[in-house]
Amino acid sequence: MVKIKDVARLAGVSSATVSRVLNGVSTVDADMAEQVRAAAKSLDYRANGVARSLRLQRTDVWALIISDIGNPFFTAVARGVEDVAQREGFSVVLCNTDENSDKEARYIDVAEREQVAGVIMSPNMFGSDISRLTSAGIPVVAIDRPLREPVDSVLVSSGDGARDAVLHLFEQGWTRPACVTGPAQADTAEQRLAGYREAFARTGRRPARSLVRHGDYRAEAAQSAVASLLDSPHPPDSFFVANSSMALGALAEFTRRRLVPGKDVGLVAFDDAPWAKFVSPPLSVVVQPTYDIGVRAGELLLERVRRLTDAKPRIVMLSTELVVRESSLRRGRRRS
Amino acid sequence: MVKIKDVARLAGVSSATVSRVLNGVSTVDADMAEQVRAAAKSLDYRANGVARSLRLQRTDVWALIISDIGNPFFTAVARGVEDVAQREGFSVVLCNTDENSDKEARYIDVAEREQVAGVIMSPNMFGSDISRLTSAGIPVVAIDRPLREPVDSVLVSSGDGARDAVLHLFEQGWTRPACVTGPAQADTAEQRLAGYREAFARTGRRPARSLVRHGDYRAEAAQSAVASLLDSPHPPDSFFVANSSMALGALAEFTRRRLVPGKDVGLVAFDDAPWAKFVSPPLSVVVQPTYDIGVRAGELLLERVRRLTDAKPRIVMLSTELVVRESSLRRGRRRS
DNA sequence: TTGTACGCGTTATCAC
DNA sequence: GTGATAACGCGTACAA
Repeated sequence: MVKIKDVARLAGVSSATVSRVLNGVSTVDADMAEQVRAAAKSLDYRANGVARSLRLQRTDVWALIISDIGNPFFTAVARGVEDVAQREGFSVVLCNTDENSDKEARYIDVAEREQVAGVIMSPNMFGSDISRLTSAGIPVVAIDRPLREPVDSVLVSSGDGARDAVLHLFEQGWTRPACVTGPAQADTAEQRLAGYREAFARTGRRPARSLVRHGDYRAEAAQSAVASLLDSPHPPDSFFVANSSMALGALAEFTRRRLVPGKDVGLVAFDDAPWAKFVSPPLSVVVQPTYDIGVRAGELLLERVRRLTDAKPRIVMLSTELVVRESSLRRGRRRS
Repeated sequence: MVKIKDVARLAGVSSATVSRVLNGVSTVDADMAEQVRAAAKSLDYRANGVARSLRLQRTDVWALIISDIGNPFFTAVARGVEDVAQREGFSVVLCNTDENSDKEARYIDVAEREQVAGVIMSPNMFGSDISRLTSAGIPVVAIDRPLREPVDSVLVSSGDGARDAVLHLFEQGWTRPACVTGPAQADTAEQRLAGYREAFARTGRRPARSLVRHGDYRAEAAQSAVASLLDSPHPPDSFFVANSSMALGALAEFTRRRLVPGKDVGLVAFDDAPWAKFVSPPLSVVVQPTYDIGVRAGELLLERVRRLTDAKPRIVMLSTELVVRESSLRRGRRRS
């Protein structure tokens, strides 16, 4: 490893001068500066980030702790975060907790020990403990779900999105939409359920409790929920499912029963997915502004990291958009 | 921030003793050790990782640099890597390059500056420059694609997988399978194409050049490739596509033309995906041992990080498995 | 067994 | 404008 002293020796100056030149602080004699740059280049010198962090008591890296790396939602968010971080000279490292509190705790630990400049995280279902971070003075921004402690957050009004989706189902002429949502512990799942109920209220209907199912946000759970709903005495004629994985489960069950979405049954899902517009029929979805969530979270974090503000925790609330494709439509039987 | 000295003062010992107790080295008086642990706990002390790294000249973190975080293949690999890392006391941070050489270079830079213990990476299409890492003595393991420089690698015999998939198409009675593969620069794309050709050779056929298309591994490219193939004078009757995103494009085009996979047209895709078994009909795929790739890569890296071996670069070659679902079958027209 | 003191590589302060 | 030097927090060789 080549150190700053090596560069200094080669350039015939002190290490202090090398540091000044390379960091562009203070004024340095132009010729000398050139010498230093040449020496650094020829030795292929790179400052040791660890030593630098120790001295500066800070880092240029952000940690992005997310609860499910396989979820397209988070990968899109990650791109947004990365773009603002990079633009501002920070690097972001991803940490995947798989919705597991232990893993999450470990990563929070790492973030603290490694003195990251800031953390953006999607809390896990059971409520995350970020006290280590806050007491270490590391700014935190929450996304997707709120944190118990008040911190900057970027949230989505998913209740409204769910409501609009179900209203759309009603407008299409479906009369008994069911709701297949996530675990009762998950804040997002409850919000989407609330939106579903609000659609009933708005249209003067009484939501039947028997039309609601909770699952674990995965395809298999949704499939059996849909099956049980369909087998019930008074089955639904359409479905609102709370995320895209669950939509897959619903689709599978429809296929098994030879039910054609957009004709025999209605379907709207929360969350878009790369495959959603390619399946047959294309899936109607409530899309979240994923990339933008990442950007906004990055911007909030940036202000804290730079100590540009000490305002009390801010909440950015973003809206969803209903994208009607075909699965939610209600058409006469197609001729085959 | 509470430092080791604070703990020492509270416990009434020197900081050296605190360090010894907390790291479990040397022998320390039992009572004293207990004092120290109590003090550390009451102060909620955590060693400063940056200072520790500087002193030790090493870190406990691995960098996993992947070329596309949205690709389920990599997320599964990541889980494998994480599991062995965690078991061995390392943390892994993910870095997403989006197949972009600049981003990749930046992350390699970060990995070097932050002195990560080791790096596992999927090289980008154009050949990655890891010289910074190797010259800094940081072990590197390549996955998915080989690196120019000889390093430990975990690869998949995707040529064989492709060959078997196309042979399966022949066995089903399809006679003119087309190949929609990735960019010519991508090693994996070329291998899969070679496997496709080998299937023709094995069965004594002559592969028609006109049945091959290159794309960028994304759905849209595949869709137009499939369209142009279908519109050609002597169209194919089935398709082998080189990854799961491309399968989506193919599926979309089939739907547009009211072609039913598994009946009117055959389809096999390289790579599994969460949605593959839920679409209609379920997609036949060549699955890669994704999780295992991660585990093996982790194990190779571990040996280097621990300096357990200085053997010359090793290559682990893993096999694919053909999972026949329905899209590749050739059945008589179903009655509707 | 325990404490003192040094060094890891860098940047900032203070003289010059 | 430039150089010597202290300090960041930790682990360990060495002395006691």
